Amino acid sequence: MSKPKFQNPTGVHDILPEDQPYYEAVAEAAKSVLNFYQFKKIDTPILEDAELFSRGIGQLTDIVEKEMYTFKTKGGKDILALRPEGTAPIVRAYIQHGFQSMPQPIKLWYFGPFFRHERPQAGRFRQFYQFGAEILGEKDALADAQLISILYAILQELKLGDLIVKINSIGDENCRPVYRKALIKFLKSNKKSLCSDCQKRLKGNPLRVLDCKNEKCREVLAGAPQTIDFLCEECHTHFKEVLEYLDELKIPYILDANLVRGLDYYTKTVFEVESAPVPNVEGLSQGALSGGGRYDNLAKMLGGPEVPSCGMAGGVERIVALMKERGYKPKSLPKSEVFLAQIGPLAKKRSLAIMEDLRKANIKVAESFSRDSLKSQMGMASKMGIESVLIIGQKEALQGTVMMRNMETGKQSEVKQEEIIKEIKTRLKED
RNA sequence: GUGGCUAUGGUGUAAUGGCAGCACAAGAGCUUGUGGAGCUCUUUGUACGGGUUCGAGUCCCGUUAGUCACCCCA
Repeated sequence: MSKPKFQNPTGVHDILPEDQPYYEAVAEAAKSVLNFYQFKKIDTPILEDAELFSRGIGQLTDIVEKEMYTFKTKGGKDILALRPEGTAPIVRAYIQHGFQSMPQPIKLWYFGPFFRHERPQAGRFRQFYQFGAEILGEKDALADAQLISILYAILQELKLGDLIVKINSIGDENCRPVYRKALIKFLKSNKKSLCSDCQKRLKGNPLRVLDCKNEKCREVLAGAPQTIDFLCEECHTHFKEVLEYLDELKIPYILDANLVRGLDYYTKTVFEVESAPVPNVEGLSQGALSGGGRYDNLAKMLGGPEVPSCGMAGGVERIVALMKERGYKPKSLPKSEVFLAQIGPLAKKRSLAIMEDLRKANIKVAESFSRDSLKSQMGMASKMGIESVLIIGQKEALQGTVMMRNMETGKQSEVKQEEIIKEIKTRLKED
């Protein structure tokens, strides 16, 4: 294959026609569930001030430090970024448009592309789609549980069972520092047993040591202090309530003391949903399908009022991959009911008008006007599996009629043009 | 950012260092107004750039892309 001059840059991909039905199914499932729960859709721009993310997600996180696409605008004054996630822009919009003076909470959802400059691999792309939902201005634990329940419902709409909800609480600005200290102390005393990566993490982001996959580290971590033992009164109660709601909703979850998330703005509840490994099926280990948590301080960090909130986001590519793995059958395009074939210049002209009449009558028509030979048009009709073919040639065009052929029986009859629609409708009913 | 594996028509695949084949798909035709089968013909290829060699799809180096793992994350 001689290399085409242009191809897509690393890590970004075309969503080809054959994959569209999967993406549409995800978007549709998200939309229907979220609409039911009174979430309003919002689209924020793909470009934002880069500082929005460095303030929100955290200057020292990998997302901001290494993975964010940033650039200077032509004027050179602004530094913009391709959005790496959806929450900070929504909080920005909340503050900017004065949503705090509307009845709280504000429930919003989105679906769109996000960008992170990473090395691509299974379920990981530089441009990827996420859907997400945010409940802003609600501190009650019900909101946390409801988001998990909604996420669960969306995934079930997509026939994705066998899901694991992992949940943890990482505390707030009162109790997290205490825990952090205890963890650092513990890790330092076990420093020699940790892998080299973790020794580095110990300095920059000690919480991240918790989800290291290295076996040695895991052994050490078995004895590590756990966030939930350090929660202050308020966080403890909140977490307990979230779990009680989940019990009530009958959503299976596992407490994962090692679950910490990579974004600095999280407080209290954090969760992830991943697919349970199915026996006898080689599944892709592509990480969490979806994640989320509470971010009570984000609005303030962005210079706004205090807006206790929580949110979740789902990775569409990962969900689509799982749907395919589990054999989900997306809806295909509705099949055309009739095929319109034409022969000769006069009929060709007439056929466009007939198409339009059929469209107005809500009859699905297929055609292959670019082919002039009746033979190849019939071939197309046959390949498409369409039972009724309308044939219009010179003779029919002059007479104002159309030949109607049943592809199964081979019977055909002439119908007057003004009666086509009526005739088609009665024939379709017979089937 | 680090490491492993891979790269042959549109797709899927062959070719001990010696003529790049096959299948499917696509297009044209086999009574110039009638499809599904069959037949005939046609189009399309060694990712890119170097090197070794009489000779490279095949061996070596680089690049690019894909893929997987690490890191991190959806």
